[in-house]
Amino acid sequence: MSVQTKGKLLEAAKRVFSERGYFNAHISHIIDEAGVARGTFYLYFKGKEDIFRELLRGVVEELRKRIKTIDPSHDPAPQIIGNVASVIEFALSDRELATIVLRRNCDPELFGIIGDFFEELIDLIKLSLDKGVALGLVRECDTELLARAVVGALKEVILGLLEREDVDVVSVATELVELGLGGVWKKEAGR
Amino acid sequence: MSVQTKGKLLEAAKRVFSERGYFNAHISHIIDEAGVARGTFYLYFKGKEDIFRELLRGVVEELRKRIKTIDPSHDPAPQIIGNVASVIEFALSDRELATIVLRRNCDPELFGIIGDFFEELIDLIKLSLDKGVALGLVRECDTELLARAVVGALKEVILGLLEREDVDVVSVATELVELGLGGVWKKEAGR
Amino acid sequence: MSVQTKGKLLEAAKRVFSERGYFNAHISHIIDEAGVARGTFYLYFKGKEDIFRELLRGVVEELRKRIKTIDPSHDPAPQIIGNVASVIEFALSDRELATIVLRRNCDPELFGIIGDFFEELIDLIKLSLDKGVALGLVRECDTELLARAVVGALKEVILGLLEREDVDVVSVATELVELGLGGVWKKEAGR
Amino acid sequence: MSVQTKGKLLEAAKRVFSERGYFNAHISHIIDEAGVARGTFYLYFKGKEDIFRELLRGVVEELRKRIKTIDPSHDPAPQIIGNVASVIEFALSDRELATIVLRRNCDPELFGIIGDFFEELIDLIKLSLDKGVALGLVRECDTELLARAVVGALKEVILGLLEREDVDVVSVATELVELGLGGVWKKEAGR
DNA sequence: CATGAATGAGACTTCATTCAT
DNA sequence: TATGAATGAAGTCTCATTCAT
Repeated sequence: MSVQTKGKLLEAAKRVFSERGYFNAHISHIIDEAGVARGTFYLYFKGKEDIFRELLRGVVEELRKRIKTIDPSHDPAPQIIGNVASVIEFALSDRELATIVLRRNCDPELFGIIGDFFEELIDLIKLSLDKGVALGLVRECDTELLARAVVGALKEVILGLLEREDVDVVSVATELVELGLGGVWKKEAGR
Repeated sequence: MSVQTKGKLLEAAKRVFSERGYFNAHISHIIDEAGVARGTFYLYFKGKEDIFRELLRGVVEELRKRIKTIDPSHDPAPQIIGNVASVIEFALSDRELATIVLRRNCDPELFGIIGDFFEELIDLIKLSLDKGVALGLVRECDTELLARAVVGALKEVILGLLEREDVDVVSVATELVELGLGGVWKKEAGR
Repeated sequence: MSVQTKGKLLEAAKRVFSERGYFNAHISHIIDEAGVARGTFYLYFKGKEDIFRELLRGVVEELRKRIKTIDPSHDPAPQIIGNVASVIEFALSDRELATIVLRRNCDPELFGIIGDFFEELIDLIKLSLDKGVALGLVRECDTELLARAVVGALKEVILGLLEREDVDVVSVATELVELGLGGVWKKEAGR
Repeated sequence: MSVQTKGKLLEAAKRVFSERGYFNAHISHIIDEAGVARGTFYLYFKGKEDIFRELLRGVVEELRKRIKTIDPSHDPAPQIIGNVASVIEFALSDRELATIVLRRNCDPELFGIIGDFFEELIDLIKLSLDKGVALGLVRECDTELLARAVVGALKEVILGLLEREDVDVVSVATELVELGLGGVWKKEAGR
């Protein structure tokens, strides 16, 4: 079990999956990219599905690490911005992986790990919103709906950023959070 | 060229694509579902890609119809809510089609028609926001970013709704638009 | 049984077979060319093979008619030239049919009728040569071999002519027969 | 890439093509004959057309090698006989290949390589004849026509030989060349 | 007589996976 | 460990033929 070889395969798979999507990625592409023989692939992975899952697993672990729970005793806005910025930063640090996760051109079942993560994220946001409502900070609303909207917004925005160079992560995060917290209306507009 | 048979095939394809995704959908599934012989399929469509495109084409046409331009001489909020409600309503009226469009488990190239539509939608929203800024209604912001966020939110929310029964379309649309316009902060919170 | 329709189909088939060869000619091509419905074809012919045979049958009949037996009481050379010229003329009068016969891009079995005709022709020529040998006009030789050579020469030459306009049939026939009778050496060369 | 396997496939293809003709030869026949799995075929050839071309390519190469240019400072007759004998010998040494080449039951386009070779051969013969005319050895004649006739005669004769055992190659070649050079008339016949 | 929608056997090709070296 | 030739299941597509109208 050479860790090197396994690493080469994972790197190659990431590149291939991000460029071609799950179904158009073939074992041939991966082994060509990795410069490894056909049989070698099967020494390290049970098949295409297996290596794909392994990639996704890594993403989710990393994402979980990057999301810190909000401390209610301090101003939540900067904390939220921090979380968002951290997630965006991670996506930009490995655009291939991010592409795989956000384009999700694969079997929904395979995507389960990621789908579950997003559901979890939605739940987390919903709970935060509920808490905000309880504290009187957040207006009465369908918190689940809004949580889902927030996650959707984040996904789409990041997907857009993947094609840009020189992204100012913090200002993007700030914009996004301000949208979520305060909307687009001008305050003085008196609404 | 029997319109009936073509219709049976399109219906069947919609069902199959929405359940299995583009790549796991096979011609066999479609013809079995349609109760039609193998050769018959090729009388009406050049192949899997062809029937898929035909499905997408219909969606985009319908969506375009449902989005009305905002009349600035009236209060925009109810107009926006109307648009959003109309889109959601369409998605719920054909959940299989909506699933195909929103899950997008297919070749990005194939998805071009839909991808283009969403980019167009983002542009439309961006322009509306720019106009709002010019009129002093909307605060200074990265309008493209926000437009993208709005579309992402809409997609994710609709995707969530597809699994629910008894959706109150108008109230969902209202919630969403209020999020976009005013954010989640309670007004009196004084921010 | 409309003779017209059958004629249209035969004409169309001739065109199609000559352009595409037997295997690349499809029923669709023939009916399109004939401007007739798919089912109609099967009212007149059992299938592709059937219509092809019917075409070949006609050729052979015509060819047989055009070959007159040599009258030994007169100079044979002009008689042979006459036969050859007549065959060439027929080929040029229906180049499509001639193409089909000479290119023979089809199943050898199907081609039987024509193949048999050529074997017969070889036999006829062999017998004439044998007679010539007996009469002391023709030198001792492997008459079957030469008969075959003569037929081969004729085929190839006609095939070449099919692509030319303004062929002087008689002079071509004369050249060919002179080759067969006297060879290419100059007489005075003393051989 | 096992040379053995590729060889088995080429041998099998030769057998199959010669027996069934190009269009009636199916990949199944070839792989059955070669005793190889379906997928293996595609490891070595892009498809039926590809393996067919490879076969033809070999023939043409060999044929070119076997035809030596005539040295005008020596008696041409034996040289010509030598060339003809060599070509016949090659045909008889691989009757399957010869059958494929001479029956040409295939797409004219595919046959291009061989067709081109024969055209080239016709040209070569024409040029020799032209030279002969210039030297006063050959009578005035339509040299292209005769060249074509000669090639046609050769083809047909070889095709006939393919079904015979115990062919005396040299005497066949001699007969043929004598026909071409001197015709069938008895010299003393005084013509 | 004519039509043309429907059929389905059968050919082609791909690609994940195995296994002897 | 690594290799890569071989496998064959499974999918795509074609086209001669039928049959109800």
